[in-house]
Amino acid sequence: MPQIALPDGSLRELPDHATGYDLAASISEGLARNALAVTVNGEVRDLHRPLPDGASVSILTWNDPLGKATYWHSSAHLMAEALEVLYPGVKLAIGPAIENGFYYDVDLGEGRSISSNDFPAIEQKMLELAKAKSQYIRREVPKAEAIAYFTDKQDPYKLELLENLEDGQITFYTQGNFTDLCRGPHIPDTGTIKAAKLMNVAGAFWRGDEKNKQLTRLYGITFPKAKELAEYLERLEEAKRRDHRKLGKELKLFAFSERVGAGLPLWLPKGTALRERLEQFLRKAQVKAGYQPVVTPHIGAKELYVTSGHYEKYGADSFQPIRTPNPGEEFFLKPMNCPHHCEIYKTEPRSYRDLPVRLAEFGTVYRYEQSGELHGLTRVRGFTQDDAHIFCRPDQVKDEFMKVIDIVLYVLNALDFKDFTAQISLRDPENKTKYIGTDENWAKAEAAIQEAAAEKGLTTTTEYGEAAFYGPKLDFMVRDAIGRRWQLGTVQVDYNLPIRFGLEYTAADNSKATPVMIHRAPFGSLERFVAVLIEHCGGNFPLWLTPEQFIVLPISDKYVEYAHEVKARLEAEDLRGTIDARDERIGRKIRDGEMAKTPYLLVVGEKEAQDGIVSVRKHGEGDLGSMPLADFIKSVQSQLL
RNA sequence: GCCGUUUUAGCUCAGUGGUAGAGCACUUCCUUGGUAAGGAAGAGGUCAUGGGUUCAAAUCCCAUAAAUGGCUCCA
Repeated sequence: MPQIALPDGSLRELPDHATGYDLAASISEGLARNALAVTVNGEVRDLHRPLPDGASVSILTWNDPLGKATYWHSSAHLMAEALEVLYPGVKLAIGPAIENGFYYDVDLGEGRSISSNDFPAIEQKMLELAKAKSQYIRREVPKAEAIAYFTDKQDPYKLELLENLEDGQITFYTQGNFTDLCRGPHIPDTGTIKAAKLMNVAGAFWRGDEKNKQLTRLYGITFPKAKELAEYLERLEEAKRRDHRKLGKELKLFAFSERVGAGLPLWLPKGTALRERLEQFLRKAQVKAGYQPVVTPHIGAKELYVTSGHYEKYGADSFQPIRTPNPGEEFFLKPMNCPHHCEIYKTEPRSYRDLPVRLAEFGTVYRYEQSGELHGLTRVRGFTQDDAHIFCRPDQVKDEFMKVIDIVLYVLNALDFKDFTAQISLRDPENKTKYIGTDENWAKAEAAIQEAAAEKGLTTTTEYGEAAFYGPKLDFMVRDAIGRRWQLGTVQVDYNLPIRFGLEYTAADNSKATPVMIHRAPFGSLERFVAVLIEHCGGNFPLWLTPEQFIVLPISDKYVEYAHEVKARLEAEDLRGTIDARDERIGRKIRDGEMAKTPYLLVVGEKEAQDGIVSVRKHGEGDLGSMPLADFIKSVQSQLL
């Protein structure tokens, strides 16, 4: 009689060989119906495998992230089955579940391709196959048999995957007429897959290596109910409406010009207003936190980057040097500000008493990103970092790190970013040659980050191999409207650059010591931050940040004069806005003002001019009625505090 | 950089191997109005760029550029 522990701590006795399904059925009929898989001691397993005695088990349904992942993984198999029917001879590579749905990488063979026009047929075939309620049957297979199977099927990708697997680890899953090499687990049967949609088709390299053959990657998503698919598609539509590229154009924030060059944004007046307000906001916080603003040029001599090591690492793949009439003289557009700041540090001898030195600069940098990588304002070739470098003693690293985390949290909080995660990026322990610096320094830096993050109570994930080549880092990731995760704020420890630049300070015992450098940028870059902010608030910026806080709308040209009076009064109170003096009816002016997402529309006509009042309309709330101008000012100012 | 898709008026987009279209925006005129589009007229286009096929190309083919969805990358 196996005894099973449930998540709530309770114990349950089940008959011998009882499965996850039996467990679910012993709890309730509904749970048995909805169960997709189980976790056994934390490991996801098929619902119909016997449970080991003493295991702690939780039952996964569609509402569990792991349940969804299992469901979508099984859906990938279903799509593969459909593809084998519709495209005989198709070769299958890998097909995992992803955050929203799943994909399968396939090799259709020479001369065949799939376009979105083909999706409906595939979706239909999937649903047709799903209706058969085929069970996903797990079978352990000896390696020799597995090799024979895929040799017979002429599937080179599966054979390659098999090379790394040993007897005892190889399992096949079969549903209907489809068998795949797969670790599993899977849902019980295809019957729960009621809605299927192929989302898009893209190229992907076999095993992610661009030297390998490019496969066709088909993205899809499935749901247990058609309604959920409809809701999902609606969410995607909403995301499109919030896309910063669309809103940036509509709200006249920024633009691109082919003539200027790909990935080089032009900030329009309104976008600039927004951006400068963000800069002021952070500048103020930084001065309070002991940062000293500095300014450095946009270019630097080649030698600067040879010293920093960036020339060797990125020189060939970036913007090429600027030459001068002087033979052999070369300058580079600066791809980062740190080397310049190192030189500022070196302008005077530093004592341990002077540290930390915190140099801050909104520094515009240029990086030649791959053309296929450019994306709106989130990935550009010229951008401004809210950069600062902290030079400190080794014993100050953790403390400084925590202070930086405070600033980042202050920024995210001020802009109402709640859904962020902190990612600690460490060195790939398997491949240390990618990085520069000693093992000892890496270990110290990695420990400092982890401790500081832990003491600040951050929820973190840790990624190995994601560190910068000179040091580990802590990145703050925020989701955009379409659910993509973007890195915004970043904090990076660097034990390397100070050595390369020969930075030093005089320690208490009069010896020379090397300072530690911390790179940090709470926004990351103004460009990316504004992009994510646009999507985050759907273009409805906080009042303190929005380019135009009000528009005064005179009912007719008779009241334009009063409109100017109102505007002057508001500007005297540091509020900003314009007058819509067009020869249009009030309904039209309101419509345009609302579409521009202006927070306050102030309608003024005969009544208002007579009594010195304004009729206030608030974006998203509608007409608030009229009030004395002084009251309006007070109410707005109370929101700005 | 690689694979797919796209590129027509300032914007959003129709369109066909045979002389270029709409709505909005813009200009002018009428209208002086009260909480999400008042009316009329006008102007505006190397159909991304360069080649090719064709009697004829914005349309078909090739190359390039940019945008876009992915992949790889991201100091």
